[in-house]
Amino acid sequence: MTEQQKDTEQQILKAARKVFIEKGLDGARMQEIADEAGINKALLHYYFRSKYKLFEMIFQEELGKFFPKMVTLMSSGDISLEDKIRAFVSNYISIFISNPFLPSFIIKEVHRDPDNLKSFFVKSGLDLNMIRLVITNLAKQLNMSFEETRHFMINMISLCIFPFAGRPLIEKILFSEDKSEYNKFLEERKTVVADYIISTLKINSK
Amino acid sequence: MTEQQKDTEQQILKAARKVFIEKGLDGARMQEIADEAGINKALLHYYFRSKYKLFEMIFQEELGKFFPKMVTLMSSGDISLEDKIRAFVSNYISIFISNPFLPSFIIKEVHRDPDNLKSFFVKSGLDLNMIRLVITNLAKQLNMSFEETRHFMINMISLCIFPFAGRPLIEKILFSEDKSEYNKFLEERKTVVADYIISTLKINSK
DNA sequence: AATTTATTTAACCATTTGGTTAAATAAATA
DNA sequence: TATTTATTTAACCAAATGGTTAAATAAATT
Repeated sequence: MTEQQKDTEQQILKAARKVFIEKGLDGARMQEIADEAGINKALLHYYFRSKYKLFEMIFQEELGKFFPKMVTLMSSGDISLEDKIRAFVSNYISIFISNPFLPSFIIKEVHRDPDNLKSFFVKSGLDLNMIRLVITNLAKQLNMSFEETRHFMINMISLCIFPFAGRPLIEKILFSEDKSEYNKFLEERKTVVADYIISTLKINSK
Repeated sequence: MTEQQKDTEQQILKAARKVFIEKGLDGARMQEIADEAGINKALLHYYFRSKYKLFEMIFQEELGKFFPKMVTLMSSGDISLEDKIRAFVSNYISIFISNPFLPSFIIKEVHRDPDNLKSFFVKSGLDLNMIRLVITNLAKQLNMSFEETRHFMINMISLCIFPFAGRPLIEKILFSEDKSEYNKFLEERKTVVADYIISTLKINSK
């Protein structure tokens, strides 16, 4: 594969990423992807045989971003639990600040075809056993049951993700459509959410 | 309008609700709505002129469910703050247990066309000034700034909604696709989330 | 029974869309 | 320079889709 080809391929993937993430599989148009990539439809199909093939690549890629090294983070042993939580929340929110439409995209597509989901897990580097192990270990540290720890993890993730998934609504209702204020708000949440989570732990440990 | 007509109209709306909520505007097919309603496409268009007109009615209706009497609840003065929170969380989660795809539907459509959102607010019974007033009052009770209270409200809402929006993912990863266990989990959250929220308040008030 | 109204049938239309093809052209490589 | 490769052009195709129409039929109303 020549440099040129690599370049074009990357340009197509970049364009596809943008269009798919914004509009989803159903809403995306191959013509729009071609336009965005600065090429024509014929060449687009010359590189990627079908819309769905192209979509699969993007979805897999983005699913990988959605589940970052959180496993690594939450399981590494040499920092305090409090610092782990702060690092996790801050990194996770940072990912979404860089990829603001990632949450709504994943939610959309995961609901569109829930049955086909599992096949994407392995390919996007998701290890189910590892995740369960992390939760089990966390449960020990927190002196909680597995079930309680699961609530805990989902609480943490909810607090990180939802402000991105519901942004258009929240921004209009509670921020008077002020985008820069909303960005500030999202930035604040790196510490607000972490503080919040940690404060509940201190109560429980008493 | 005869009873017959009312009946058919309701049947169409019911079918449209189901299909639109599951597949969104882009993914829904008029033929599928007709089939679901047990009628044909001609009659469907005889009752509702276009796909978008029909969609608008459904979206507006569902947006109304998405913002329930939470304003009423959080502002009524004769119960303690703790009880208000418990009632709000429990009622809010109940709504989503009855309408499991409501969150993903709203998230999907709100991202598809954010600009057109505002025009739906009034029609679906949403009073922006009222909401801001509720937050201001809440802020006084919590002895917090408006900004902190906004975080607080969004935390509460995030914890209620996200487990529905992300269900296909969470269920597969953390619940081994066990639907009934997930339903139990959602039911549990009525108290888990409320406890969680209230526990953070107790710390803050010290 | 006559008439109006609701519903079906089924053909049809225009547009959009994913995808293909073959020839022309530009760019890189041997 | 000759040849291979990447890209464009533009016409084309088949299927899907939203929407229409007109006539037939069934059901309710007068």
